[in-house]
Amino acid sequence: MDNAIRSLIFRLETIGDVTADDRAALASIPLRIASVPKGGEIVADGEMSTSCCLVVDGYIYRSKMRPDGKRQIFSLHPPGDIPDLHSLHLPRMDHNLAAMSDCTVARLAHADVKAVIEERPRLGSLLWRDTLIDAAAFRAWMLMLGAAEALERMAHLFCEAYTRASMAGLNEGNTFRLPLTQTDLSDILGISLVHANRTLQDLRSRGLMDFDQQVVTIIHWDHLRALAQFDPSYLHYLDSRVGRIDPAKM
Amino acid sequence: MDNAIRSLIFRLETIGDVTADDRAALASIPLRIASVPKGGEIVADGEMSTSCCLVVDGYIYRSKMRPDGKRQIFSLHPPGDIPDLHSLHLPRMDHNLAAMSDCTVARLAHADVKAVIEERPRLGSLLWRDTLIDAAAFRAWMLMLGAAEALERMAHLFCEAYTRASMAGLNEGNTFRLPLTQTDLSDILGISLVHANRTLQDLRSRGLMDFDQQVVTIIHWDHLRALAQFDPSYLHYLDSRVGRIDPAKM
DNA sequence: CGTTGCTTTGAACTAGCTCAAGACCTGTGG
DNA sequence: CCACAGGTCTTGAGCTAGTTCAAAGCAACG
Repeated sequence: MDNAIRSLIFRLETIGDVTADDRAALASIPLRIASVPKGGEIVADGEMSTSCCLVVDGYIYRSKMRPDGKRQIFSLHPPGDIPDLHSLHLPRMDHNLAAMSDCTVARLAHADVKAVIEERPRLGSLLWRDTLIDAAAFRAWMLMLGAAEALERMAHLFCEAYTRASMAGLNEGNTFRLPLTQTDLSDILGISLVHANRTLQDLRSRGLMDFDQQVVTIIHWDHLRALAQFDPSYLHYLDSRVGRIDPAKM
Repeated sequence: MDNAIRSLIFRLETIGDVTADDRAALASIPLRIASVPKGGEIVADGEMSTSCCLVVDGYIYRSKMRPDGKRQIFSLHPPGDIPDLHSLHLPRMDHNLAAMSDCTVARLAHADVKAVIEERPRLGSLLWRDTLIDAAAFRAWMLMLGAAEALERMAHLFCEAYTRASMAGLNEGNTFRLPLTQTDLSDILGISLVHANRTLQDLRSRGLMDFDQQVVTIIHWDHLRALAQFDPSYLHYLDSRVGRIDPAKM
């Protein structure tokens, strides 16, 4: 089976049941594989989309630019995610989709995805569920942006990124790659670049984690999680499927 | 036909096609009508939900409380909305649902909704679309919380509230009721109560709008909209269905 | 009329911003 | 093999949007 579909199935299995027939149906969807260089745009704000983008390798992000040049990053997507699954029923994009690192993506035509869903409604429900989890993550971030200060926001971001990387099997123990610059970080957290730099130094000096050369090292998960008040339940994964994503339990 | 279902159908018609059969199917869903007093909790954070809540009269809001007592309000819901439609596929609540004003709500059992969707997949797609629009609104708010200052955020909130009230047919010209205290306002905007008060005075003194006794009056829509950089496209309504929601065009 | 919830005001304080410059690092062309 | 260019990170310093604390005014309601 295709590697691309394998990562999608892996992702879907962390949030719900996928039968052998479901897997076969997913595998039958025609894919158009493409490479996207770091920073490359995949779907632009305002565009009418006719396909969905499955991340196969690298990180994709969603963002919106404001007239004054400020950019807000909404989410980061590791392999297995379909960041614009919503375009299936909301084809006019209200934000941008772009590559955070050099990426491989697979395009699934809306028509093909809809055909599979029509055939297998339970798979449709699972994909629906996936978009709902996406929305739950937005709520978690609204809470951070509206009610937490910079240090906690940053800690929360690394907690989430670590958890999601682990769910996708991309961590190596307490370490994982996160291809962000500090400018990106500041655009996620809604703070200035200078303040992002200082906040990161604060986290480092507290001995909770490190982030260097795009590699995150979790040093003190329990404390980091406590500082962030991180509760992963908004990610709505099935505990039974996700092994031990908490390094404290490793 | 039931008044409750009528407002739901009205809402769905603003975002997609609803056939006569669809209307009949929706009308067949058993309802449990209930009154909820202002401030009353409808579904609590962490609870397992077995039904969805259709707003029939009044305003419902979604929020999350933090351990330190800070509250972030995620969204406001006029009649016709089903704020927790997501609970259909994500039954464990990750936030609270409560009444902003004295309310009438109708409860639709998940099982009944699922049965209708199974019967009429196109209706399922429309409901899916509705949850996607919900997510789009979260993105719009993340953008405000992360990248706009208080004055613009507040202007944006009133622009959105006015647009949504108009979509639901709840405005009277440039005026509509919005049952919020300034404390609520501050919890939506992620600013302090004191600052919310001063920001509101700023908007008033600029002659853009007024908000008094829970009644919003739009005085200068074009300027308000420009200040907020408000672009309603994230609400994803069908222009053909929503008459003239822009008072400048009335 | 007294309590209760909401709004308004003043004033001191601070988290985070902007501006500006220097350090560092990596790839490229001479 | 060096030099330089462009992107990234770090630091200092002054500034401001927004916070907190505290108190007073106001309106509705029993």
